[in-house]
Amino acid sequence: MSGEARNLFHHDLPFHDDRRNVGKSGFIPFSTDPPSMFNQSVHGLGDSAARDLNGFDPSYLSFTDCLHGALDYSTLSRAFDLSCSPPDAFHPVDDATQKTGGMGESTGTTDIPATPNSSVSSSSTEAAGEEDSGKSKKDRQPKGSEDAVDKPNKKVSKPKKKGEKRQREPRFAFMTKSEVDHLEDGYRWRKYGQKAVKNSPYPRSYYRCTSQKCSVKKRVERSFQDPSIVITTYEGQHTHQSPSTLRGNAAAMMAPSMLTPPPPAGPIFPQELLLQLPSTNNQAAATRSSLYQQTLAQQLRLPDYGLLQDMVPSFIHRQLS
DNA sequence: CGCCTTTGACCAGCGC
DNA sequence: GCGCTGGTCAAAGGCG
Repeated sequence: MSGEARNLFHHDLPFHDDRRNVGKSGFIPFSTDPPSMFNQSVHGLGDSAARDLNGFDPSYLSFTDCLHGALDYSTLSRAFDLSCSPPDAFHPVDDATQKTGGMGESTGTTDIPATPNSSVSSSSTEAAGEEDSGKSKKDRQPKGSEDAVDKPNKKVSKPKKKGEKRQREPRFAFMTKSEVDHLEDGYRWRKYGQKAVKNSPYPRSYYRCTSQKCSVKKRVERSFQDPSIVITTYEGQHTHQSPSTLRGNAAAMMAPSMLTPPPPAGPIFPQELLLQLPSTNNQAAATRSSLYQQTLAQQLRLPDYGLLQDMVPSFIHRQLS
């Protein structure tokens, strides 16, 4: 996979400039293969840039794909029907594209290409058909039961049917400027693994939502390009409410900013994550939120927040209620 | 005592 | 077919 040109939802790392304003947490949502609508308005991250993200697997869900996953297609389609038809905006990626492989190859480029690679990319959603590709792990079943039986060693080697790869949940990744690796997002996570990342001095941590029926996972790693940046990848959608969140509270925190649209429903959405960041005071949170949205709007070249708001309100409100 | 982190090992997919 | 790498498991230990 290395070579294919992939485009990340590149935002020119706005936090560099806004750092002092944003504080320690600036969110830079990105993902690969944004829908066509975004391809046209957002800087694409070149292949090398993609690799710069620690070889971060680019085959993630795009911003909108994420939404797609969390909400119903029709709603989103409508929401994004600004310049393209839904079908264009949301298309699954084929397996080949997904393979992420590029992970590791970091090549040398260390600078984020200033050249916006606007080449577009196909939208990728691992969810869709993918499967995993990259590595679809085996479909391990709940261990313990039968597995233990003949398993010499711990691992369960479950003969999984061939051809039947396990389906991967949609993934959504974004970068955060933070001093801490594991950002508080309102959900409880259990770390289940950590691996060294090739070509990066920083390890990647694997977390799983502690809620029983929730299979959401997330990977957290630090960019070796800029250690202050934490790359977080969410996989799947929470099937429950955030234990600590209270949308109401979150909304209240945003009060200071009239321009700020209400947070989307899941913590998967960076906007909400931002809202849920631990903060010393609500004002700060509100400020960061506002800044983030502003940045987002700018990145998307949206006319104004109003548009952004128009794009998300229907489902946001629905979830809030 | 329960939950979480750490960590070494295992497994599967992919490239060569 | 082999080796590499990402992802996951699960035992052991730590902490509140």
